[in-house]
Amino acid sequence: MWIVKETLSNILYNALTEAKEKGELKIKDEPLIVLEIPKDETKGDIATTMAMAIASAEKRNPRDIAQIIIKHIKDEAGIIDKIDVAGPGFINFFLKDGYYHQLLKQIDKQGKDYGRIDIGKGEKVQVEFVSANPTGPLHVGHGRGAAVGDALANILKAAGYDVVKEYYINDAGRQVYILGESVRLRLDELHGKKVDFPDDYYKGEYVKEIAKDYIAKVEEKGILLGTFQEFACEAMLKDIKKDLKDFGIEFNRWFSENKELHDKGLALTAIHELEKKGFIFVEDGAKWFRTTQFGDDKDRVLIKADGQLTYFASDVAYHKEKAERGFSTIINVWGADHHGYEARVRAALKAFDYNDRNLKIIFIQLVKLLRGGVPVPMGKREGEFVTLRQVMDEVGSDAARFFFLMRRSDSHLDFDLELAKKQSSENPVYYVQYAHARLCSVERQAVERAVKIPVADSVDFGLLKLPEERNIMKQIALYPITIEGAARALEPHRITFYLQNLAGLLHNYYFHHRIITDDKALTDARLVLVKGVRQVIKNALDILGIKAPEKM
RNA sequence: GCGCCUGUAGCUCAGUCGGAUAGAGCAACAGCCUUCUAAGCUGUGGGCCGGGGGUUCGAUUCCCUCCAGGCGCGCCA
Repeated sequence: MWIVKETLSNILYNALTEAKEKGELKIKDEPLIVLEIPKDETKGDIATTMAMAIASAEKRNPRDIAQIIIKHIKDEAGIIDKIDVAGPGFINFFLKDGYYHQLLKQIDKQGKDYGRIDIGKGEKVQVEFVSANPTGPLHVGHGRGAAVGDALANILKAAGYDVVKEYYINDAGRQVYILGESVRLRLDELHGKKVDFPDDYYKGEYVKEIAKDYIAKVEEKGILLGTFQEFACEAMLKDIKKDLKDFGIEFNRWFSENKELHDKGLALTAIHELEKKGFIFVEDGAKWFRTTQFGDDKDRVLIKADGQLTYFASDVAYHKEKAERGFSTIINVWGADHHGYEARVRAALKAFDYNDRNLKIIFIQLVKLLRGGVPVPMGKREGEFVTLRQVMDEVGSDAARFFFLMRRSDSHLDFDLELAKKQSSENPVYYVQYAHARLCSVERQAVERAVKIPVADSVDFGLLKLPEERNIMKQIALYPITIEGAARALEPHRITFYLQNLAGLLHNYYFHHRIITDDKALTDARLVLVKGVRQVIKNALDILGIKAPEKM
């Protein structure tokens, strides 16, 4: 379908040009040739609204324009079976079965590369996600951000972009200082001292664990280490890295605020540059960045009256640094509670003369955990967050990732732990994985019965006459277009929806028709068809970071 | 008060750059295993797309306004 889309675009473009040359159409603007897949299959395989789009400029009936365009269509590739004009002026194309047969051969040949497209043309893109402060374990919200960011990066890779996955480590500033102090106090406690533990310090159990670890490593083994802060921060980061690794996520780069910004003085450099550009003023002893000049609703402090840099100062420097690395697009995956931050970061990019349209920010809405329909209490009281680790341990990382990707990012997510564990069609993860396992089972069965898995070139696909078979072929033809849409819109959830549809078609087909039959030629054709389905499910699950089991 | 997000079937949500009769899953009800995995399949009912205006051939989609919910508005990070 991807190929059809490109071919048809050209065909339509040529038809339009010819109509214009012959004076049958007058418009000057090049209209966008929009192709869509009709929901109703009786309306063809693919359709365009272009006749309606140009009708008003042309001041003519869209249906007449459609007729003119059709008249000039030359189907040199021989993929079109029939063309209709319908409704207010849709041009509907019915494709030849041969097109789908070609497609099956193509999938068989491309294997894991089927679905890779090249809209990215190798452009460099950075996806920065999770970036949780190393002051506590990752919680469920971070998990959603991790699943979305990782899937997004994988989608962009499949779409032909050169992608860097990056984690920004907030290892400077007051938060990590407090973490270090919290560990120090717990350590004193372990040594039997009475301590007064402040309310705004980190109270979680993990702080005590780090303190115990400190005793084991530093006091008992005499390993030399830096400050409590460094020790605690490193310990925390180690846990975070382990959590993410077990969640199936590998970053290309861990960007340390301390080492890569402050040690190099980049925050101050950035501020000096802004100063030179005249965007800085001093008030009440603090240095301010006039972000209102770039659309923010308040000016922001970069250096406090006490001489400390603000968090924002680091972020200005970080985004400047990102921009200088030459990415065509910078994607930040943030929790929705950070949306107030967007304007000032954009202001920073604009102040450094970078086009802030190259910055995309994906906001991740809250996750509401349920257990059998009943909300799991997630009080904001310290230490009571449900961690990503707990969820992974309970439902597994496959189910967790799938659930995190089932909704649009900016939509609240209800995550039912009981549902995620259920082994039935109610649970979409199992539904999709089961489709894959089932097909693997069919292939095993074929081998057992000494039916060789055929080579696509030697198969008569004309035998696939069932409407279910055609629907399945259409759906797998749609896969690259789904990748394209998800990449353009930065919406990974489209892949999960796609998978559920495809799995549905497959289960239905499987239930009603036998794949291995007494008819050798038919069996061959069907085996190649379902092998294609299996491949597409596998490819799509790979992108989402979810396993495609061969047995369940 | 200002800003951002959300509002679609009983519930949870999709809905492609503005297109054709608004979809899916769950729940409810009624059915299907002598067969390659029943972790599956089939059927039925269910809608003021939050309300009201506007833009046009056409609006769930774009604009304005109102209502409801969530979040954000520090010399915090």
